[in-house]
Amino acid sequence: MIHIFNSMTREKEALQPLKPGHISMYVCGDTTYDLAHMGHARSKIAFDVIRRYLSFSGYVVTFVRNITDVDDKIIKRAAERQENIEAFTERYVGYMHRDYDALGIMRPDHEPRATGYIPGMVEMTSRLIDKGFAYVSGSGDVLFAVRKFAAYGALSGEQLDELSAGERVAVDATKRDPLDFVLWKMAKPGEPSWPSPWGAGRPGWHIECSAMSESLLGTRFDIHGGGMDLKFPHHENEIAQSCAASGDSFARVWMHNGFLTVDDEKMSKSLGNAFTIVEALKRVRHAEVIRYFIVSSHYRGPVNYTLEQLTQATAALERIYSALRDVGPAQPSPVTRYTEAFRAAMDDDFNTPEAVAVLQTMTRDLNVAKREGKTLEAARIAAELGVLAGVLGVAQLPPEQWARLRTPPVEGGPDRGTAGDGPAAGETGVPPGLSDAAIDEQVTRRLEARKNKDFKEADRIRDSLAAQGVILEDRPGGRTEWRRA
RNA sequence: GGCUAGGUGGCAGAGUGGUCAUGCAGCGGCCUGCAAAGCCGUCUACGCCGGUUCGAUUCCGACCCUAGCCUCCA
Repeated sequence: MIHIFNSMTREKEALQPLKPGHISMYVCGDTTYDLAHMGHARSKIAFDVIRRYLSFSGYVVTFVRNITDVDDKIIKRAAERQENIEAFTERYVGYMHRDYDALGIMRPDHEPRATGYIPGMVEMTSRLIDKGFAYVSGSGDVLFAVRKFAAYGALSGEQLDELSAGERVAVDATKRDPLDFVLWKMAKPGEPSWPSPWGAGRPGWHIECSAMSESLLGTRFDIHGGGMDLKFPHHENEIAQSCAASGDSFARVWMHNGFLTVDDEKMSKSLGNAFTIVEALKRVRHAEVIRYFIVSSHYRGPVNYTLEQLTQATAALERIYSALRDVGPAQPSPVTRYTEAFRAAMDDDFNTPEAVAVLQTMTRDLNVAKREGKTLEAARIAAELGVLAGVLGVAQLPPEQWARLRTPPVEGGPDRGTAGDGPAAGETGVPPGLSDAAIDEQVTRRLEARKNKDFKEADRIRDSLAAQGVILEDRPGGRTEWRRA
């Protein structure tokens, strides 16, 4: 039985699907006006793992993740670039897919774009006006009347009277309550707009998610997820809109991932400490290192992005891959205590750090089995390890391939504030080094020398390779494996 | 100010009312021609102060510190 921490009740609850054997989930996606950064990656990986585990547990999962493709920032950026908005958005959606694909994040079953659901947003806004939850303000915008929705604040624990809105931003005098938020904005000259009963305009951000989720998943579904920062006001507003409009209960469980930080500060564009995924990928030998790093922390806690962390994740993954080498043909892996331990960890609110610990324990047992010559058992553990690691999206490469990958040099700290607004350059900055063939040749030469007991020459070759980042491992039976450091 | 999360050994990071997390790094041993990898062992951890308890890092209360939200944000 899977238990999930529900942000709404602040308790772990047993997952009870609305429809037996099926889980529907909606996760807030990105506004595509810039390259995705590691903070986005953390959230996407967290929910990707949750989705994978639900599938692994036998559920049929319907996974929706939206794209906000109409927004002030998009309009501004496109204008600055003198690029048409559709082309601009298309370009950034492309970068987003490229980066998330690289991280092994599964594509959503539905990836609705806000601009494709405008009629639904207009319709929902009308419904809210009809039911008395929304009004047309003096400025012509349609606003949601927060005070009309009694449960407002339930998710965030905020009290309306304590929110002291307007403290940091000038209050719009046309609002009945400072906290009322916009459902439909009147068009401004030169901005994209759509027709509506209240005149040409565009939807507010919050109504987008409410309309898209209702359209794709209905008025109630199992899980709604997103970053901590979306809890208030975005998710609070979604609840108000959706519940008020439909009279239904909306999302059953609310999940929020913690932040990725840099120097213990939230990574974000406005703080100027954002690292793009593209940059991060250049610092690791494979995207799996980033995934391993992310799943090493619990999804609700904070995770601090440092090179040290990436280095440790690399070493930990290396250990697993190293054990996976030289294992016989895959053996059918019955459900064992390992899978049970893994499930126990994941069933408890997706405790990936504990699940990773199970993987590492399996790695040790695999090494022991190999050492004791129990090849059948070793192959079984390896097969099971591969399956479980797959749920987290790590250790999925052929071990030999992993061994041949190059780790880029990581000197100094990560550069700060370099989240560019364009695509990254194509080069990787990785020095060429020895080719696989050249290494194989040296290894063969060394084996010759060893056979002739010419250890001096053998050691010379090994030292020479080591100086070029290649580590040799002599195996029983006169074989030698190599891997790049 | 209100609200929400945290403070665990050199580093990262789970967890538990009284035996082990796990990985990285260090140290000792085994293995090895020597290494590497691996295995075994080791390294006085639980912010501070009270309380409950036979016993608290784990429960309760106060306090200190950190981060996030209350404006766009994964």
